[in-house]
Amino acid sequence: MSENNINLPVTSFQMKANLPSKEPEILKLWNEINIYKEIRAKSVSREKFILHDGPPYANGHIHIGTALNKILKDVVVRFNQIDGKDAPYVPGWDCHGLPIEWKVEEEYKKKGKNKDAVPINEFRNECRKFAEHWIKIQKDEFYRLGVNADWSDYYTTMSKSSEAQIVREISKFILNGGLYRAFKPVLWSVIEATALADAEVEYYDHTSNTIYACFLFTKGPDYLLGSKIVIWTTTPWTIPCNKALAFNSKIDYVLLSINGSEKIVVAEQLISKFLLECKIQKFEVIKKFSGKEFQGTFCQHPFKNIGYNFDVPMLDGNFVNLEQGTGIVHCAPSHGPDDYYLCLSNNINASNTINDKGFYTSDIKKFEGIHIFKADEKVIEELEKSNNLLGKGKLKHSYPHSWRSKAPLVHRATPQWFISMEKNDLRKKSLDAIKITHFYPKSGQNRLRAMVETRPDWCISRQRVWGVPLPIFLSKKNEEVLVDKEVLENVATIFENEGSDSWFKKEPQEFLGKNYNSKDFNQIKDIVEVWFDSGATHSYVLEKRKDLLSPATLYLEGTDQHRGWFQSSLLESCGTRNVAPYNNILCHGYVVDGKGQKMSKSLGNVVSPDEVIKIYGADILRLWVVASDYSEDLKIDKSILSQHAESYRKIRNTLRFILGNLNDKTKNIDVNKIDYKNLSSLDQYILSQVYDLNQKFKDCISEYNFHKIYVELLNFCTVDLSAFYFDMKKDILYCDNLYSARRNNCLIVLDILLNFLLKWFSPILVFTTEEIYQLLKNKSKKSIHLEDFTNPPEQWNNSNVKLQWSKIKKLKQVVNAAIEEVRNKKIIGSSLEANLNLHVDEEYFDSIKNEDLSEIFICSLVNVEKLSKEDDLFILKDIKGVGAKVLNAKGSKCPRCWKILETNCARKNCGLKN
RNA sequence: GGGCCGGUAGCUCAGUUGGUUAGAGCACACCCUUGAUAAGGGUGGGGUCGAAAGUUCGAGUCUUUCUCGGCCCA
Repeated sequence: MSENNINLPVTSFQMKANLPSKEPEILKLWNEINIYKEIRAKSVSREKFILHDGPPYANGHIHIGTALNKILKDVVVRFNQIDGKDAPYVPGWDCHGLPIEWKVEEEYKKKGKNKDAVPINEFRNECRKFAEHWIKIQKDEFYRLGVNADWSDYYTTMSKSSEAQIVREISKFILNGGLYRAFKPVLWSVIEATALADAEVEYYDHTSNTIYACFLFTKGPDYLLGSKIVIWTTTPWTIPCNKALAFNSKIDYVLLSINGSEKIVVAEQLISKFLLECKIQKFEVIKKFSGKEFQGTFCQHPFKNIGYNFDVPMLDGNFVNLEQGTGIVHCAPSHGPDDYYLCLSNNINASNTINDKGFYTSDIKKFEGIHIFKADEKVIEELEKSNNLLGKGKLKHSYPHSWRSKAPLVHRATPQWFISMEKNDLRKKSLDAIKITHFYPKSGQNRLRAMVETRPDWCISRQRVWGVPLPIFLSKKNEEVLVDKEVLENVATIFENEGSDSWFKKEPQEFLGKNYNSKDFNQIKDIVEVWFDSGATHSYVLEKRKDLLSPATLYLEGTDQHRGWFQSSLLESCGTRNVAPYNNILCHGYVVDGKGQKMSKSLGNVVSPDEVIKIYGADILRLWVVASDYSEDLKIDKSILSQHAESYRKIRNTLRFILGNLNDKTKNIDVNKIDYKNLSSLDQYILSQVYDLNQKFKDCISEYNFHKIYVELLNFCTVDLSAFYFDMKKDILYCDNLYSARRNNCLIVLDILLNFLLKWFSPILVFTTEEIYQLLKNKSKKSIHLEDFTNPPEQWNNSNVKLQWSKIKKLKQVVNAAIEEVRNKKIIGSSLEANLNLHVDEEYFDSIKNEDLSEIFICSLVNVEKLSKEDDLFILKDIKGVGAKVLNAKGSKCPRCWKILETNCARKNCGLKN
């Protein structure tokens, strides 16, 4: 017998994947057949599954986190699509905002150009071009990941229709009274008279005046009355703007007697430093007490004698620490974010204390018209006069400066536009919406709720140029906002046709129409912050597109979006439509390095998607996504990737074995028409596993648990197929006559397995499954991704074979161990060199009485007896009722099936005649 | 500093309402095979479940504290 006569696997599916070079070819194919449109066309009447794509920011190459997000979205969409839904995927980009503005300005800077000298719409046009440039690049990068989306018809936040709708959404808040104006501190340069963003700040050393100032207790525990609390500050000029004092209830304070009669309060731990700096030698501790005692106390403003005739409350602020000062912080809500938020939550508002050049306004008595940079001395003088100055000095410290003028910055309260959380019950509506939203993982619900419960009103204005203008006109007469539906819609219509550049180009009268005179109004030039843009995508993407619906089935983003898009979308939608724009939220973790540390250039632990694709291919990156528990942070590094690449090879070889035996042909078997009863129990058992997996996967899909699907599939391939089913069936596949019934039955099972495996893997290994599908002869569709899941017949759910084969698996365990023992003594090598005597109890006997035992145990001869005594048998402690004895097979080796027999080989086509 | 989440074998992950000696797969070691062959099979080693204390007859699982890491906020 020559080898030519046995049926070895033949396939054109190569063992080595070569994904980096093969994947682009497959992308070309999908492009040629326009796979996205094909899928849409076949799904018209199906139930919709709407994943709404949160727009990434268009200002650079994608990183591993964006890749994770897009891959996961693609996997979700594909699983739902192949499971019978219509799952469109419309990608989008976030385009407005400071980071782009900043980069364009940096380019100007390099060329020695000044942004302020550039006409505003010219600058905005540069920003638009910048965003377009990166959208194009990111689109290609996402496409390379195998993400199947509507790449030819994506959305952007900067399109005319988006900008128009954003204006309409803001208009709704203007019309329902949800939008109001208030003061809030921002970083400000008084030299340039402009607000600055964090990114525009540079830190240099700066020498500040420092003072220790006193506030007299007016209300509180008896022992404090008459004494003074001491604060320390590096900005004496903010004292006239003082509205409160902050303490920390976790710090201990002391009441001191100094210079004989005076009584003051400072933090216990800071006594010595304070006394030293204020040059106080004589002191006595009268009382020590907890900061909690300050709850409800009030102090007199130190400038009472010059008209500041009011008390300021002491507030518990956890930002107060013992690093410097006295453990008490003076709060000017108009001049510091900490101060602002603490005061805000105690109903103390910021106000217009200084103008844009840095002069005190009329709100600040006795100081009006003085420049803040020259005010320290006057403040110190007044404190001395009122006997409220304990010490003064200088401090050289790191201080924010403007990146352009290099001038020191201050926090200045400026008019901003807010969406109220209370007006129209926005907070309550949002919390109610959170209650009925499903979160994966569940903890997201608590997190979002906690944030919405405590968040301040939403500040949506920015003093910037690259964004959608706030469509607001202020009456010159009374500073009232013009609330007129027609005007607002007119603005939106003009934006729809001409884009929002028109706000800066057209005469205000064109927006106001005939009913108002532009001379009576100031046109606001603020733009809306980008979170409003993206928070409103449901209104101009989900609601406007015919292929989508609102609310979406699912929003899927990283855990940082609880503060971001999950929340801005919720507020925008609840504020305008009373419901959330989503029914489900799936949230994934962050990508960290192999040790769980965040990625950073300085640590050198950054993994880029580009790099992974070049070395392994996108399918491996996709495998990494589903192999990780994405509800938590995902670890990635070289060794983790190479491990997943190993798993991929195992999967690839499992599929390759099937293809080889099928000779790359599928019969597109109708699972309801197979001759089930005539299959071997092993074949039936494998089909029962297919049935079980299919059941499990249905649940996994509805719970977005694709990780579990992957783990089950990998185990199925390695444990149940490669090491079990294939190993046992190789003899039949290779050595049986081509037309033997049992071989044909096995081929039917292999064909079915290929079919199910390709479909199950297709949302994950989008390229590899397509590679296989394309080389199949008799394939029924143009692409694997046009297929749908097959429902296995109920018949396959066969509990008898499951029970039977669970027992046989235990028998195999005993036999394998027994063979291994003999093998280690060098008595046999291959298991076919063994004859097996198996002694089993009734229970096990029933499971194998009708089976071909040499097939199951891959031995030459198997003899079964009922178990009587276990004396010289090999046994495993954990498996009772089974004993085995392995003997060296005697006789000659059949040249075809390699069994060693003393008789003729039972197979007709075998050559062995003893 | 605050809110939320997490730490189970070298790696990726399971671990039901607390209940026998904590499980898979990969990797590793050894052996077999050379008819899935830059493949395949078998066997095996490896874990104070981040640390400590507590509740309990019994804790990976519940409570507290600490520690490390992540996201957000300050």
